[in-house]
Amino acid sequence: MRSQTRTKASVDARKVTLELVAERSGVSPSTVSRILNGSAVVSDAKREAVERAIADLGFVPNPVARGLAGGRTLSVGVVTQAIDSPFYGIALRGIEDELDRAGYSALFVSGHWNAVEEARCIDTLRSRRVDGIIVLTGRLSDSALRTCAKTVPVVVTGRTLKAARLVSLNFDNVAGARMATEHLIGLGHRRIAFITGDPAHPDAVEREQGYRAALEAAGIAYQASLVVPGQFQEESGRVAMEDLLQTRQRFTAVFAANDQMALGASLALHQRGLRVPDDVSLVGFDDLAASMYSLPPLSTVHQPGYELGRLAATAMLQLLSGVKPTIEVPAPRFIARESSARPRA
Amino acid sequence: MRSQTRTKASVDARKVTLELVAERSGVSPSTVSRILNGSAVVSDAKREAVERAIADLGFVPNPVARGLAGGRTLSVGVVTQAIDSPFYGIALRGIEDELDRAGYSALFVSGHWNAVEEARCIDTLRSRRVDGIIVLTGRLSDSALRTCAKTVPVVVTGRTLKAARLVSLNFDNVAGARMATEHLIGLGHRRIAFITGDPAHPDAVEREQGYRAALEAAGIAYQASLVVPGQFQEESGRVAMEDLLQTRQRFTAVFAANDQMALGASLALHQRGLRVPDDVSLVGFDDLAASMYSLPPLSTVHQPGYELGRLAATAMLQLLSGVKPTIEVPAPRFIARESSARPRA
DNA sequence: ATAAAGTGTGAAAGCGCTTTCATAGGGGAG
DNA sequence: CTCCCCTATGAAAGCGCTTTCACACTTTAT
Repeated sequence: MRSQTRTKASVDARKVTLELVAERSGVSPSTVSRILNGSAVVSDAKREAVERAIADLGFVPNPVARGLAGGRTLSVGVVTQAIDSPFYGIALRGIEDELDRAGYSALFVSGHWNAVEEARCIDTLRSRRVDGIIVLTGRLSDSALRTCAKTVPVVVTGRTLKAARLVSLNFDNVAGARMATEHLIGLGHRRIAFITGDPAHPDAVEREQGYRAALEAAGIAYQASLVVPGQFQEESGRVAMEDLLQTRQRFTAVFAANDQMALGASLALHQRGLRVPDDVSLVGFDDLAASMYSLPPLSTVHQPGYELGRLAATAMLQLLSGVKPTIEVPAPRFIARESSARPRA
Repeated sequence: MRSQTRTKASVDARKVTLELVAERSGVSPSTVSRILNGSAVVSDAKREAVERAIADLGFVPNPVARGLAGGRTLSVGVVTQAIDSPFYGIALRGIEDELDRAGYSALFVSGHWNAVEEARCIDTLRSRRVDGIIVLTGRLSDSALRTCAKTVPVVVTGRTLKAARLVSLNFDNVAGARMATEHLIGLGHRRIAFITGDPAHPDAVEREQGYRAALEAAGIAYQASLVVPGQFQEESGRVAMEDLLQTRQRFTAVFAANDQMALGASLALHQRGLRVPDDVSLVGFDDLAASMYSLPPLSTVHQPGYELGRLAATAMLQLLSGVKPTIEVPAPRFIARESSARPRA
């Protein structure tokens, strides 16, 4: 056993720490730290010397040590629902990009649509001393979120909530769903079925509200039997569609509360030999990347997932730097593609 | 300004640290640490006292401090290519699940198919003192990976590589592609086009090898003009298909090097009024969650993404605990759905 | 019985930073 | 020309844990 594993003490292979930088530039560690953090005025001469030393040595501050000493880890936790969700994925990307530009890292954890798990996620994140937490929708109670915000900045999507050190970004699901429904009505459809999302999910109830609002505005009576439950997954959309078909009701269009269910519904239609949009028009909600490539390309409400992620991250960064967050969520936008058309005469 | 922000010193609101536990149970901090880490034998009496104190106080060790002191952070870094990739997403989920069971956290960072960015990701992860790094494919050179493995355990997918503290998990792309092609040949197709992936990507070249191997075995001459380049994205598949159609060559089936491109190709076919599988059969590779719901449901080679993720995590855990990793990647499996059929007579 | 070899435990020294706290100068006010 | 208040900087005390190192005590060998 030779010294290979214990080079640690050797002078030249010495790890580059802040202390080394201090020595090299003839100042105290405190000063180096101050320069690193811009936490105090330092004379230009020393600043330059230190900066040169940092460059020469290729010094990179150790985030772990910083976290322990200063309490700041330059990391923000992100509670998503499933790391592989097609919708949240793109939002995660927005968060990652934005945080990265500011030198922050993101810690992604999945709550799997379960309040208990989400709470555990938050515990994990806090034990890892993240500087802030972004929660993508989820099932956590508003009050739990408020409590959390008392000790760490929080940004949450999918709800409207006011509190100190807490900002919420809510997309207008009602308006979006209304636009989708109005699009169908505008094409001449009167009997429009609706596949809901999980009723425990605010997005789902809001989208249903939008659907009803549009019907009402057009003077079309709401018909409960045309509304079938789904769970936001493809399979649930397929099943919902089958159930609907089973009832032998007449309808010329279907609005699914998200694209994934629309895709599932589309498969059910296909299996029954029904064609979209010739036999029935279909519209979704979210505008997943894949929806443009579905057959036929799906008409849907565009959700700015990437943008939403970036905005959430921006808001968090503002919270962290003490700036009063001023962010505005883009308005919904309907994208007409080929899955919707006038009903046959 | 009152004491609200400086409660720190107050005795009762005192943070529960290992030291507090030690005091409470009448032992030294060292002993508590030993119990926490199982790093030494401790008398049953003390162990019990300490465990009770931990429970009473609800003590949770601070990972940041542990990281600084011990060098272990109980976290492993994962270099993925895009946090929102439909294929890698499911693998990430597998990693997360498996790591979680062992009390480890995952740190996901995206390399965006760019060696330079990947290298930066690795730097970030190392500066955050992760205990190990999992690299999902990517463009990093083998030697870079080897170097990395000298200082931290590494698990990498998508290549075959031997080194100490480095395990590689490679899925058999050649065999998978061969199966897909043979499926088509078995149905009676002779003129089978192939949409490649990015040639800089090993998966792409291996899949093309499989395609050629199957042709050869069946005595079908390889025809370069039937092979068109793609980039693994939907859009590139659509473009490739259009280009292919443009050439007015005869072919009765298309094999795309991944599902995303197959979906894109499918759209191009649709726009030209060609039907799958009546006019042309289509098969993909990966078996994305969405492929089952495409129209018609896509025949494809199943990649066990979730399983792959779990295996990678398992291997990492074994590496970390000093066990010699013994993992085996499941063999490829072809899933015939409705997008492939016999060619018309 | 005595020396050699274990065992269980505590004291204390870090890990690499941040952040008081204290101290030299430097100016402006009186 | 004192006196007092800033300003730039260093010394040192942690942050919460892990890990030697050393030390009392057993055991076991002789």
